[in-house]
Amino acid sequence: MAGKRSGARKKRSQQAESTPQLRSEPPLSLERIIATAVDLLDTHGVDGLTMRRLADRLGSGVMSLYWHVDNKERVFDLALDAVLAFREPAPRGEALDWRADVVHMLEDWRASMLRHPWSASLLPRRTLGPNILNRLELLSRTLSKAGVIEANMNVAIWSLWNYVMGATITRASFDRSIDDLAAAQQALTRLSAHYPTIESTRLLLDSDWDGVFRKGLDFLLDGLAPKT
Amino acid sequence: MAGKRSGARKKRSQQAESTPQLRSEPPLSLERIIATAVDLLDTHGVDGLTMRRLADRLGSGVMSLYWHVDNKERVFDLALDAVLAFREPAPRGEALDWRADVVHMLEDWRASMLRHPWSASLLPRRTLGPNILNRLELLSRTLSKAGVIEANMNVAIWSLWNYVMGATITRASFDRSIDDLAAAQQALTRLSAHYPTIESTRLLLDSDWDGVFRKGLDFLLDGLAPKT
DNA sequence: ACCATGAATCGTATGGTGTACGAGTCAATC
DNA sequence: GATTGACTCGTACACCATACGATTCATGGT
Repeated sequence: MAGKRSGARKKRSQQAESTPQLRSEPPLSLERIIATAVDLLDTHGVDGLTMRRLADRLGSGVMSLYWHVDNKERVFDLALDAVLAFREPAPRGEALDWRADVVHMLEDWRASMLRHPWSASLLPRRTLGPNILNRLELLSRTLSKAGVIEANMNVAIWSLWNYVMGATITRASFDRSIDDLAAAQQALTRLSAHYPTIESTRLLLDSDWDGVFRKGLDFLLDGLAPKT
Repeated sequence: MAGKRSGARKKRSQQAESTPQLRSEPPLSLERIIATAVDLLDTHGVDGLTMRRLADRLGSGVMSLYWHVDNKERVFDLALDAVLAFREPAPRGEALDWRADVVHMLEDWRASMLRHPWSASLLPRRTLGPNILNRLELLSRTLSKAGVIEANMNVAIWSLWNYVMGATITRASFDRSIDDLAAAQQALTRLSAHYPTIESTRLLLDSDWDGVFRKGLDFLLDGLAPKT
């Protein structure tokens, strides 16, 4: 049963090639490792990423990974940041709607995390990578243009951060276990004597996540930069 | 080196005892297991809770735990809910300030989670225990009294939930790794060319978490139930 | 007195994990 | 041709959750 990883190591062609990236089994590289890690995380979830599986998928030995990467933690950090890249829209001509910019960036942020559900719960406890910092920087600049004074800037940023993270983490985990949710709501129905109110509004079932996110975000923005 | 757990099993006294709870080594019980698990989580963090350590701490064999508990997941669920109990304040005489009630409950919620920093990141991906449901039920009733109509109730609850979770998870994980944070801010200073704005406000360092939480919460409540 | 039952406990074994270590391969350089 | 350094990988170790099969012990029936 022990996987006899066949010694099918491709014999390299005799003549020297000056451009080695066209190999049929491309060599290991940080990029390839991270891309595969993201794939694995998407398909097998956060517990499904193991160094062994990662190496198998790359057609390499387990320890080869450690040449490119310090440890598994680092793989998470890099995969996370890779997934959160944001292409800043070309700065339009004039003083356009700052609010639309903020909403767009944050909704894109949330969408990126929901596309890779493991990322949301990972983000808060990992160090901030360049793509994340980039988003924060952009957010800060936009809010600045919107008239938020410097004394309130950190408060504003963290409030938005908190809101987006809470919404996305909750959505991501409730999404994946919708069966559990239905079971929970069912159990709740049985216990409706104890929890009559949330049972009657069917809190755990028919929530419009996108709508909730958008409305709450609007409330928050109203508070942070009231329309003059 | 293998721990020879001495066979010091106390010989029970000859005459039958009707009240067995006074034994010097109390027998295992769900309560004792969960209480010890919470202790372990507090001191060693979420990765520090292992079934072996738990058993050692309880003076029992590892597999004995599995008599009382299905699996490790269940231990997390129970420890989490145990930590989130809320003693509803005695209903005061009249139509008192609903807003104060909501703020109090949510701040207590946040404080409970911060007292056990592992709980915040755990909560969103575990099934909701009775104590959590109790808080949601209470929140729902209070908002109802505040005039939130039923059509908006789920939106209101989830918005508040999202906000509290995001704030607490972020705070809990940033709190524990304050050294990392300082290092991150330092790295940021080195990269101030790329992130000038968030560098200048020292975003990663001098944030008043409690203040941010309170202010953002006020904004949200304003939006959910505007003062007439 | 005997023993059957079932709750509770525990030792051992299995298969999984991250990663330290040292030995290998190979292209480029002297 | 020898040396170096980037890179790969097999083996080994320590630790993990937990399945399985004893073992202990209080109880109740006969």
